[in-house]
Amino acid sequence: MFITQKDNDIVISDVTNFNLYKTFESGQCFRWNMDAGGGYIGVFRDKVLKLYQEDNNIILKDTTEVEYENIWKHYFDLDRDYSVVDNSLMGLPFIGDACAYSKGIRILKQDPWETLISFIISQNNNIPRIKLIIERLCRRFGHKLNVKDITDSNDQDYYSFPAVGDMKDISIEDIAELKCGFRDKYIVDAVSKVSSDICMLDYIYDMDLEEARVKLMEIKGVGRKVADCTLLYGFGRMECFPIDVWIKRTLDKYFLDGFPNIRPDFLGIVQQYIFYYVRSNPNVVK
DNA sequence: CACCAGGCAAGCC
DNA sequence: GGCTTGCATGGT
Repeated sequence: MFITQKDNDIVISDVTNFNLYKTFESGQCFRWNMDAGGGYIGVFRDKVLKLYQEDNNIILKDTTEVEYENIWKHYFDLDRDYSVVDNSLMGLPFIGDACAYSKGIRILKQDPWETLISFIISQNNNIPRIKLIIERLCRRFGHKLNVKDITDSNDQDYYSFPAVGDMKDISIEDIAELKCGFRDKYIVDAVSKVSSDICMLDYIYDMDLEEARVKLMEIKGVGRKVADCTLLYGFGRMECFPIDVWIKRTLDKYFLDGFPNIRPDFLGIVQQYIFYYVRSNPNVVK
């Protein structure tokens, strides 16, 4: 893998284990959308990025090498060698199949606050509506972002995910406008708890896993599953293995005699491989 | 084909 | 058991 600047773009060449489609459609993120050309446009912090893939090359439009080094390399987890993970999984019953199918997914290093709110919204919900609610949240409470010359999206506005401070004065009525249903009070509680202790999320980095879970689960609407998703996708805690209905069906059908011993820091990736595999092939767990 | 009705969805309280 | 909303499904 090597990086070059070509005109205004950054090209990641000969990258292995990186499939844009699988990464963005594996259910870990909600703010990346495919454009007409098969590329993706999305927002991370205050950056709007358009990128696309040609075989083993990923092209990041209108990006500098400094931005790549400071932001995107980390966001796409490009310092990790996923082939080491894959090699350790191939040959395992079921997990090997999931790995072969899902190979190319990378765990995104997302913003902790955005991840927390997003997965509160995700509970008992479906992906198109989750994305809709988050988009409304960003348009209502985020701020409009500068977009430099993103082709065929000139009439489209992009908004940041609102920071805690952007939401600190919201009422339940404000959130109800997002039409997120019974989850409105959960969002209000998350804003209340995090804004009253603005370092709350920072402390979590230094906690052991169970302590971090308990801390997040103090927030209404955050149970074990939402906490684990927040820790995995938002805090990079790769040892988390969120168990949703799909993973549970898999465990109940294929792992009644127990789950194999897997390196703890590979568990988050294994979960993502299995999730994408069974969501894409529901018959496997029926 | 529309269109409609009722089921159901990345959990949690 | 109940919860908001709207997608996806299957029936007409």
